[in-house]
Parts: sequence; structure tokens; C-alpha cells
Amino acid sequence: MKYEAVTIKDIAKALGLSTSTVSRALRDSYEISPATKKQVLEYAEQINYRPNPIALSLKEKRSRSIGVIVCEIANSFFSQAINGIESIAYDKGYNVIISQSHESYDREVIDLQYLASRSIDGLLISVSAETEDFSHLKNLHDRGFPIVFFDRVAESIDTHKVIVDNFKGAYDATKHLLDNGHQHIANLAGSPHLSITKERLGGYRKALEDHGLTYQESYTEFCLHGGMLYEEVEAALNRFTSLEQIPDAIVASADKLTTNCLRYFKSKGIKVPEEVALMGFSNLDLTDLLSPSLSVVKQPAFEMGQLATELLLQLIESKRPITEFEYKVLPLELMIRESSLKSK
Amino acid sequence: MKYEAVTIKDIAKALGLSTSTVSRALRDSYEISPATKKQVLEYAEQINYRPNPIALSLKEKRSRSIGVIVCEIANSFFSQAINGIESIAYDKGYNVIISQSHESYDREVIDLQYLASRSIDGLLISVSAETEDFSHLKNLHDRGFPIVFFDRVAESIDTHKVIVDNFKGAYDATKHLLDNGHQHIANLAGSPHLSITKERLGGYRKALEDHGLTYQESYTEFCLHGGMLYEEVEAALNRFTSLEQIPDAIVASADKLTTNCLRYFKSKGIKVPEEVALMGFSNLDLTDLLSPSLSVVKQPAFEMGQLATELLLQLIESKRPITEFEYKVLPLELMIRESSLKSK
DNA sequence: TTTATCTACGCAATCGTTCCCGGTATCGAT
DNA sequence: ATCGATACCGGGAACGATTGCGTAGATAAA
Repeated sequence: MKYEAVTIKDIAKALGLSTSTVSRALRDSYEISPATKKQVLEYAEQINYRPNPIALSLKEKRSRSIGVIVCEIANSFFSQAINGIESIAYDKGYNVIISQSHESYDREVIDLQYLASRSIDGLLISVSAETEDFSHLKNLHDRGFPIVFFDRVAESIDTHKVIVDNFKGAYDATKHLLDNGHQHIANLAGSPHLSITKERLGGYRKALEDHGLTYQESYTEFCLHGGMLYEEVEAALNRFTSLEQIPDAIVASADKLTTNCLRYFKSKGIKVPEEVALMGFSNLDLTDLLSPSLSVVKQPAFEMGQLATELLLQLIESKRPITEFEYKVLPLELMIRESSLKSK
Repeated sequence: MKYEAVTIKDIAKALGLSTSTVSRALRDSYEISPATKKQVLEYAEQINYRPNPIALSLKEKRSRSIGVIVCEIANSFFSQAINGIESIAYDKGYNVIISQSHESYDREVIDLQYLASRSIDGLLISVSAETEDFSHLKNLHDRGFPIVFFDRVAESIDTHKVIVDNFKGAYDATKHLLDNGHQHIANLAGSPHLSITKERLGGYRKALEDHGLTYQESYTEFCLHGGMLYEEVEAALNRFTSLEQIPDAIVASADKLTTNCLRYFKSKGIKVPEEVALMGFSNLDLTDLLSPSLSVVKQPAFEMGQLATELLLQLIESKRPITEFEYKVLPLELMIRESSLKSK
């Protein structure tokens, strides 16, 4: 079944005009008499004419759509960020095409290729947990394709970036646990390739050291899939709990790490925060309903999406090449609830 | 900054061939000599040629992209459904463009207009909570535009539909509460305009009647925004708790209704399930971590997305008009946990 | 040698829209 | 009556790719 739209030609034919005249009438050109304009506009309205965006894209060499690549839209942080992206894009008349990498490098490369070949005007990306090599992005970027990173960035690519103060977030979370009397704080970290993992690890470490404690490698476990697989979290926590000195608190560096951590303790019958305190990065909007309610470091996801989109559209719509790039660092919010309370 | 892609013309010029020859060589036409093919393919590879999809869309009158309109992607059910949609679309070489109505009718109309003008080949939609009038969809559908409904359908439009057995889901949930000894079961319902609300209400009512109880209107409260606003849930529950006979159990008919219900009880210090039992529709993947863990009716969201997409692509790719439409009803899953346990 | 056949390519139309470059008609001024 | 200006409109190329048709040249068949 074919759905046939009306074109400018149909109007021209029906009214005995040329397509040029119709086109100009529709765009309210001064070269067209008011009478003709009125006639064209009314007829166009009547048959519900809509300009064909594909034809316009071809002519203008722009599609007025931007691509977004994230790992999972089912992740609160990203769905909130996408809402921010959408809000700005919508206002400016841009379309948003979303792809998910599911934390897979291969998938990310395919997504990128697909999006680029679909004639998007620019890209917003938060790289996958597996991504170590950024050449797929670098190639495109070098050829002048507008890219803006948010959250998980590629340090080596010189373009706009929007992140949060991961260092401070992890620092403050760790400090909060220390201030609450916890002595043996472990760090459940995400993929070691990710910028955010390194930054958060740095904050965790600094907080320990500022408190006179020494950083111990055995107290940090990385999860290559960012906690997406329960098994990797389970394995990491099994190692923690088999240590000589079992941690009395955990800082979890990502959304899924935090919730899966809680799930692990629940299944093992380990009481939070009595036996082990927990504080994690999360943008869930129902951490208050969890058992125990979860103390979290929350990112301004919506604002990040908005900001990144503004920067991207700026890149896209700029006439001359931009060489000065923004590196926006947004503040995090600490929300203290039950899971991080003083133990014993 | 403009990003200029290489075209078939560039290849033709560089190789001293015509564009037709290059085009045919790339498509491996029998009319082109092996030598020329090799030359073209190698050069195309070298300069990283990618066909311009916009030009193809214009020529073929199809964009190979489908539109999706849902209320919120931050809702577990919909993000899971989108994953299903994406998985099929991706396989078939289709792009997915997602729009959110945020439960607003006006926004839905705008989204639709926007998507349609963006030359999508078809639409998957789950209508907003506010939508009573379906003429915006009907117009498009009548003009031969492929539309498939999922979850929240428009009864009056004759096309493929994919839903779950809402009646049975609500029936079983209610029956479960009855079997557990609850006598005064209230129904926290979504928007009265929605098909799913009516179906679920029907199941709830039937279960009561089959159990020898009479349906009471005061035991059903509708939330126009489907629970998206805490205030509407709060108002509804305030009315329930001010009844002469306070309900001892609640069936919540949507994701946000269920979680906001729990939030209400928590804030009021009302114990679940001791004082009031709760069972709701939800696709959250951490209902096991809530306090209390939540008994839910879970929809096969991913499968629904897949199925709806398959049906849509079938509509799009069919040569002749389709007049026989599928009405797929998928089974639901009851997951019994703490919140619905026997009271007292 | 002539004719038929086939190989391998180019020309040009097409999709819907814009826009440059013309062209004609009308009017006022000289 | 002639010229210039202005108002109004049409022709056609262009965007990138595909494709039906035409054809030059080579080869094979007669």
C-alpha cells in the first residue's frame, strides 16, 4: 500500500501555474501577486499540502536530524538525558534518532555507520563500556562531522564535551561514608575504559587519602559491562566478601552497579546498612522506595542532555569551523538516605 | 562547518566514467565489465563512498524509517517495548524515530504531524492518556498511511493492534487478592479514555462479581495522567482512605500508579501489605528491591514491540492494500511477592 | 563481406523543491 | 511614441542516485 503525498506540482497543475510560482507563493515571495498567493495558499491548505522534507534535505544538504548513541534507553540517566536532548532539538526543529549500543563496541560502530549513512547532521554520544578505540569517531570528526560527547567522553577527540564532576561526586560519597564511621570502603567500579570510571575512582581514592587511609587495589573491582550483567556484580562482590577484612561500605560507580549491589545483599541476607553501607551513582526516581532507601549521587541528566544538544546545534549551524571547544562540568547532587547510615 | 560527503559524481569524474556506469558497477550490474567494476569498487572503498540515503528516499518514495509515539521513554514498559521495536527494525534495515507525547493530546498531535512531515514510512503508537479524539490518526490512516497500535489502541481505527490480555491480568490480580482473604479491593485506574483502563477495569469487576462481591463505584478512582503526577495519585488515595470502609487491598492499573501508590503509603506510614495490600501493573525490573517487594502484573513489552513492528513492516512492504487486520492479544505474567500477601 | 548479436557504456528522465535567469506586460515619464 | 522601471511569472538547472533506452564497437554467424 502506497501513501502518496501531494506535491507542489499537483498544485501547479491544478492552478495552471508553474512550480516556481507555487513555490514562491508558498514562501511568500515579493515577486508573487497577492491574488496568486492567496489562491495558492488556499488551495494548498485545502488539499493539505506539506513540503517534502526529503526533497528539501537533498537540496539543502542537511537533514535537520541529529543522532544519539547511548548504551541503554532503559537506564534512568539516559532516558532523562534524552528528554533533555529532545526538548532542545524539538524547539529548534530538529529530529532525534536514537540508537543503543547495549554497551557493545561492535554495536556502537555499526550504529555509528548506520546513523552517519542516514545523513544525520550531527551526533551526540556517550560511548559504550567496551569502547577503548575511538578511531571510528575520530575519522568522522576529522572529516568535519559535528560530534558532542556527554557523560562518557573520548579524551582524545577535540570537541565539545558535557560531563559532571565525577571526581567530586565520588569524593563526596566516599567522604560521607567515612564521616559516618566506615573504615573499609570498597569501590565497585564500572568499565576501566570509561572516562567516568577513572574520574570516579580518582575521587574515591583522594577521599580515602585525605582521611589518612591508604588506597588498596583489592578494594576496587571493575565491572566490564558497567553492571548490566548481574553475574559480574556478583563476582565482584563475592571477591569483596571473601577478603580478610570485609568492606563495611561500598561506593558503587554506576546506576546498575548500585541496584545490582543491593540485589546481591538482599539475596545473601546481608543487611544494609547494618552490615555494609552502600552509596552509589544513580538517577532512578524511586530510590526512595527501595529497601533500604538508597543514598545516591545523582546527575543532572536532563540538563546535560540539553546542554550537549545546544552545543551540537551550535556546531552544526556555525558557518565557519569551530576550534575552541567547551568542556562543561556540571555539579552533582548527593541524596543521603538510609543505605549509607552509620553502621553499628 | 559543512561536512561534505563523496558522491557518485566524484567517482565518475575521477575515473572518467559516467554516473550511470558507476552506479551500475556499485550495484554489480551484469552490464558492466569486471575490469570497470573492480576499478570503481576499489576507488569507492578508498574514498569511503556511502550512498546518500536522502537521494534514494526521494527516488524510491520511502525513507526506510518508522516513527514511534509513546508517552514516556523513561517508563520501563515503553523502553522495553522500544527495545523490541528497535531489534526488528534494525534487522530489516529500518530506522526508528521516537517521539514522546508526555501524556498530552496536543503534544501527540504535534508529534504526529512532525513525524508524518518527516516522511516516515509508517507509525507505531500507544496513544496518550489524554487522547479521546482519534481523528488525527484516522485522517492519516484513511489516506493509506500504515499505522499499528500497541498497548493503548484506538478501537475505532481498523488496523493491526497488539495488546495484552488486560482483562485477564486485572482479573487474575484481583482474584489473587481475594484468594488471599482481602474483601475490600479498590481499583486505582488510569485515564478513563484509554482502552487498557476499560479492559482492566472490566477484569477487576468481573473478578469481584465471580467472587460474589458487588462492584462499587466509590472503589474505583481514575487518574487522568496515568499516575504521572504524584498529586493525582495522592488525591485518589486520600479519597479511598476517607471512605467509611477503607480498602484492604488495591489493584493499580499502571506502572506509575503502582509506584506512586507505594510512595503514598510509605509517606503516610501505612504498612503494606499489613494494613493494605497492593498489586499493580508494572514492568520495572527492580520491583524485587522495593520495600515491600512488589507483586506485579508484568507485560511482555519486548515481544509486543517486536510483534507490532513486524506487523507494521508487513503493512509498509505489502504491494496491495491489506484489509484483514490482526488483533494480537499476548498473555501477561503474574509475579507474586510481598506486597500482596495475606493481611493480618 | 555483410548482417546479426552482444558487450559495455553514456544520455537523459525522474523523484520534489528551490532559485537563478530570463521574459512579458503594464505603467509613468519624457 | 519611445524608453525605463517595475511587477509578475515561467523555464530549467541543480541536489544524488537509479534506470530505460540508445548506440558504438567488437565479435560471430551467414
